[in-house]
Amino acid sequence: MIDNCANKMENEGCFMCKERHADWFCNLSPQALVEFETLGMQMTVPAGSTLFFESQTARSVYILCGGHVKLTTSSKDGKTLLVRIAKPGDVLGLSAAISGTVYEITAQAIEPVQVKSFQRQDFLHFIEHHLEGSMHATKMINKEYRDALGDATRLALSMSIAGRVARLLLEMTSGARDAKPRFTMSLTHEELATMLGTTRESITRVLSELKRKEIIAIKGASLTILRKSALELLI
Amino acid sequence: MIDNCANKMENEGCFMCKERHADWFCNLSPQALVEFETLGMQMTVPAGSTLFFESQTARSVYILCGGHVKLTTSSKDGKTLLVRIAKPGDVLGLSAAISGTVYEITAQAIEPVQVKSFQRQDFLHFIEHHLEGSMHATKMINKEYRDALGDATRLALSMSIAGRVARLLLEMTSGARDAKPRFTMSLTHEELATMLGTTRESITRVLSELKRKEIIAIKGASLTILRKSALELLI
DNA sequence: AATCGTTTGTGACGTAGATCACAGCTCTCA
DNA sequence: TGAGAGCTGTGATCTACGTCACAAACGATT
Repeated sequence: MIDNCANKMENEGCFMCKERHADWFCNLSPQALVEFETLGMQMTVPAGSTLFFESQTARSVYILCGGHVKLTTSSKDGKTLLVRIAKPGDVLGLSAAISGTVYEITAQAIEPVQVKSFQRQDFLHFIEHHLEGSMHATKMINKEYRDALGDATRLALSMSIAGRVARLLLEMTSGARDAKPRFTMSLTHEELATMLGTTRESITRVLSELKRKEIIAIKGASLTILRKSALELLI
Repeated sequence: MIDNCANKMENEGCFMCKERHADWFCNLSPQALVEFETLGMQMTVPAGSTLFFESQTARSVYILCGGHVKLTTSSKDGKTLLVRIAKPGDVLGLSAAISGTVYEITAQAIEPVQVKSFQRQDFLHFIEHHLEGSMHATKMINKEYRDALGDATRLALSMSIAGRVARLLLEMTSGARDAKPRFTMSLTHEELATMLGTTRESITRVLSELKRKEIIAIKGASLTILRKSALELLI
């Protein structure tokens, strides 16, 4: 699944990490952080690799340090829905670890990503013995819950296919402070379609329309957002 | 909002509660339960009352002891979505209490309900000082997250209007072990429509269809589910 | 009982998006 | 360099629902 576990990153760990900010595990108190750091294993995962699959028994928890990971879930009839695109700082697999059951989602790297991985037991042991860590965990799950609820609301109540595409494009570039953010779209229309709960043809039509209106530009795999505000209006 | 806070129930509290089962706060260890019990105030809320509104600052946490409460959330354009129907044993307002922000949903009694209400501070103080309570809280939020995610998946990927109605009817009667559960439907088609993110006419048509197929029977406000399995197939 | 407001039932029609079908592209690989 | 295999683009239906419009049923009030 992860075919280069041995490929440890040569970075300096949480203390030197540029992505650190409040609410992240990587921003615990210094002494807790030292302990926490030793529990996890820093690694790089190539694009396309799956960190874990839905309905698989949860063995690990991951903290995403760099890159984007797509989180999807499936309905009984096999259709797939994009839950969200995880960004650096997100914790993956936390819910499954806490409930002690199976992963509720599938996490797949859409580009080379850096993660810090923890054995489920180590992770739980840590949060159970650090009030600090425990509160972090609770709050993170709480945040995931709120996000999921918000997504559900938008999806169920209004969001057109164009809106879903717009949301995805904005999520892919969130963090970028560019006026006209650009990124490499490494997914086919087919993949986008299953991620957004629609069909390949609809994706093609929406993207064509966005190009026609000069809201986005596509050259090969490179996609540029020309008018972010127009995308936001579609959500 | 709650217009009879003074109306304390004359029940015997958690120790005598028939609804107690694993995973509920009301099933803590005896000594923790004694302390917990004194923090909360048992009360009865009439049908139609709102326990709390979306985007209101969270002041209280409620444990639902009896009756059903509808949990809804709204999109920016004002449309309302049914999140779920809370059942006895559910904790309401926990997420908002933990995040220390606003309620993410609106909780309205759809029949007279019994709740145990806690000041947010008391509740948080309790869970922060009882590992037992803390783990309960974390797991309950986790469960809410998983439920929300499951709902979102079904809503976004497949669920037809008939499916949403079926889900609602099954939720209204969950807990009942009757072969043909019956309950009082106190909501108009109009209300059902906004709750399910659809229109009044569609609700009318779906219910007519279900009656025609003898999956449900309606006499006045009394609704009987004749073939539960047929409803489950629609989801 | 007569009246009015609310709720429910139903037809006619419009629209977004799924489905089907097929044609032009772009890669890869021999 | 040519042949597949998978992508992308686009038209032609089909369908579930939303929207509009109006009639019938029900419940409260006088």
